[in-house]
Amino acid sequence: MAGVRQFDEREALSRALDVFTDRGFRATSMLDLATGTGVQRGSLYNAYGGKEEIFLRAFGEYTAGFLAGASAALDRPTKRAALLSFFDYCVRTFTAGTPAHGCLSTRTAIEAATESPRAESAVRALLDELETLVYTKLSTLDDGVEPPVDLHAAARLVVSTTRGLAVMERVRYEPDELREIAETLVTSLFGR
Amino acid sequence: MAGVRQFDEREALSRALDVFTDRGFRATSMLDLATGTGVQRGSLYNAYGGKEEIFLRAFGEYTAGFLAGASAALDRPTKRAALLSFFDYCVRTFTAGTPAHGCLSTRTAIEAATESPRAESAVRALLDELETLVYTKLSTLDDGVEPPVDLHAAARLVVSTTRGLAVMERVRYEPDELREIAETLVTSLFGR
DNA sequence: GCTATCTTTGACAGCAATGTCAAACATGAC
DNA sequence: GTCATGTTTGACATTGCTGTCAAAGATAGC
Repeated sequence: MAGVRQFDEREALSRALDVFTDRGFRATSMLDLATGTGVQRGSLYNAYGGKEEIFLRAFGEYTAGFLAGASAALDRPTKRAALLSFFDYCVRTFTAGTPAHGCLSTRTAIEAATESPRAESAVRALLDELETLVYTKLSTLDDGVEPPVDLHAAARLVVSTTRGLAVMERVRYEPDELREIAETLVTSLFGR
Repeated sequence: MAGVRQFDEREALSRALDVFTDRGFRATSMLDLATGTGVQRGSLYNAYGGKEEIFLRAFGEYTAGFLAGASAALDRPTKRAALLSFFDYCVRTFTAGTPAHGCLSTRTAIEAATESPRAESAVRALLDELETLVYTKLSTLDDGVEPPVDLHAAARLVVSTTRGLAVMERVRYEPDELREIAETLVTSLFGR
């Protein structure tokens, strides 16, 4: 097999993810990706076809990392503690960077959904997996605290709330305010 | 005063709002606005300066309309009924159109926040007013049902949840699913 | 009617991005 | 070392949009 790729794909996709995280799907151009990865535009076209494909690959890594982090955060002895830790993880994730870069999946849901069905599906898949993850963790924790609603519904509401927080963050709600909103939800679901 | 504007400003801004609602802030070009309003690009530049200014004016009308609708929807005899009606109004609002156009303020928060501080402030102002509206209505309703959290916090969580629903809608959650998420929240806050 | 004033119109130059391609290049297989 | 194969590179044509402007047009006040 001669004629071999000259750049490190893992490295390049990781850098590409940084660019997308920073600028969002729509605002990043192939030139941005070329600059960010150190790979020429033509090479990127040759290797991946275009922006959407690069995004989907980079987003795959994002998904894996986010779910792993969320899972770790949920590892707490009570439902309340697990959810507070989970929300704290979310808030820290999307207020990282200066200026804060926001939540990539939420930005993608809004920006890319209409113009890229594949990106839409990728985000939807992430949310579905996240809901399953939250539900599984909650149903595992037997701390005697029962919510006033079905646990599946509670998990979905939790996921939905992460999206709400991501939007609020974009209009200058502070991290502490976001955590407070989350705590309000957790208290409503599982008490104090 | 000679040299007078040839087009109906109210009509034009209303049409412009339709365009923004349909395509979102970022994706609408001045040409889109010219086509949508029937006013030439040059005239729009002359009258308003550019896209941001047109958006802000159109968004003002959106804000007024949305708050009026929300207020009407909240006019129910119990907290639970008021909130369910409110969320139903939200869901109907942003699943309108074919294909559904989503929630303009949420799309703007994500799309425009970084590139237009004024748009960001406009969205933030809308959310603040909405929170006040919800809080006021809830605190007025004396149906004997008390939430397990502070009412101000509850109102903010409600507003945040509308944002969450708006994001979920973008990745193909159906109207009924969105209403179900909302109901889960309402039940958590005020019981069945 | 005339005029001053503002608006409308179509055209223009500029910019940023896209997607493609031929030529130059690197490398594994033999 | 040669070759076949896929990659890299810089250039190119194209597109869509922006912002501006001079000339033409409309209208209120006189």
